[in-house]
Amino acid sequence: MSKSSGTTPASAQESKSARTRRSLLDAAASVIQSDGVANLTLERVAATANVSKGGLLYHYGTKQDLLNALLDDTLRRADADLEALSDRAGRDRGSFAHAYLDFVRHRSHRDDTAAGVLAAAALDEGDLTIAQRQFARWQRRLLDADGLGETAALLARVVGDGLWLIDLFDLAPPDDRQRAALLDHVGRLIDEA
Amino acid sequence: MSKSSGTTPASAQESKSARTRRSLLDAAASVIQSDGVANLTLERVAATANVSKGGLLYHYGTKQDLLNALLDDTLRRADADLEALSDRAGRDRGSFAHAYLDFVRHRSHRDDTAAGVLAAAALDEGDLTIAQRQFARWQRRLLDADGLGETAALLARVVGDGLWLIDLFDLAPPDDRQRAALLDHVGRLIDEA
DNA sequence: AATACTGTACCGGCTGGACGGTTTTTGTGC
DNA sequence: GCACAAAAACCGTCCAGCCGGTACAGTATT
Repeated sequence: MSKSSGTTPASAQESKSARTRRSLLDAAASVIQSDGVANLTLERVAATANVSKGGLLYHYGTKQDLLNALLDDTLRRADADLEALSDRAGRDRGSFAHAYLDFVRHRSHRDDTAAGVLAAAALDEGDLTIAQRQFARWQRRLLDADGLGETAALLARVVGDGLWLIDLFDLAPPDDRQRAALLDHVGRLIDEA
Repeated sequence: MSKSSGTTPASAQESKSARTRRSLLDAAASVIQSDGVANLTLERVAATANVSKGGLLYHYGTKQDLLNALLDDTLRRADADLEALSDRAGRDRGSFAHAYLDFVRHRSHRDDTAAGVLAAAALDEGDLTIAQRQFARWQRRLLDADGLGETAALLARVVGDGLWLIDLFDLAPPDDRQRAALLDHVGRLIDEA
């Protein structure tokens, strides 16, 4: 097949281990989305990843380890997305704030793993510190390095997080038109601040 | 003591049952706050309420029943608080929106049960519909009966919910000064809308 | 007499984690 | 190239503990 070109797996920068770990993380995310966090069990994750339970425990010695790794991974991806959006914006002021808003613009509650993971971590006495640090970093970025006033920066953050929460729990989310209008409006407020 | 004036408890509009149920709800909230939702067990709730496990199950036949009741109760209180704040505001426009903002103004993540309950319900496959209906009601109230424009109403909602989320998970919440500045600013935006 | 409990004993299922064994990969000397 | 050992990756099973829920007989309260 296309994989393993010969004797040496060589070229791949991914070790076998890393690949398995990734598939375990993906499996965990998938289980959370389809079955809910309450039904997130090691066996189910292992099965979804086509790995035995023992194999899972080899990589993540405890369920908490798995959760932490998943949370970390999810936040890392979100951060990367934000950076990309920020770069693409190419403004001299408020590019990160706009990225923050754009991040939630086209995001339905359907495709959101971060939320479930966050909740899981919170409930299972998990290390929210991972998430807390990340949000602190974003907050600093908005306040110190985005060229906006304090209040404008906070507004972007709070609106973004608010929509995220609403989507997460499906708490009467505004429809697409309302959402777009709100985000446009907030974007304008930020630019004029 | 001040209670039970004589032979008949009479005057009290609270039956024995109602009092016990309340103490069970309070106990559940207390356990969630002190031990986390993950450690919310029927026995612990019963013990905290000075009730036997059998007694708990007499009132709430299943754990889910207890959770639902707690969520309902918490939302009901929040709604009452909002109404009170709205009445006190005494504006002809946007009094509910201002109430919504004031609700989170002086609220630290410490004294927040609703969040934990919400998370618990979400995780335990619970009926989020209770919460969803309540938020839908608030949203309708803001949009239809508060005399504001659509975007202004949504702004109040999203900012309120956003701060709530941030407090809940302690995700780098803005300090008191920043928070006050943000809420004042949003309040002004709403009035000028 | 009805309601509101207490207390205990128990069950059954689930799950996290341990553990010993097996396969695969990797490193090394020849 | 090859043998071969050691380490890494992984399997499958077993177990102990916990927890929700049942059952029920008895006691207190109203």
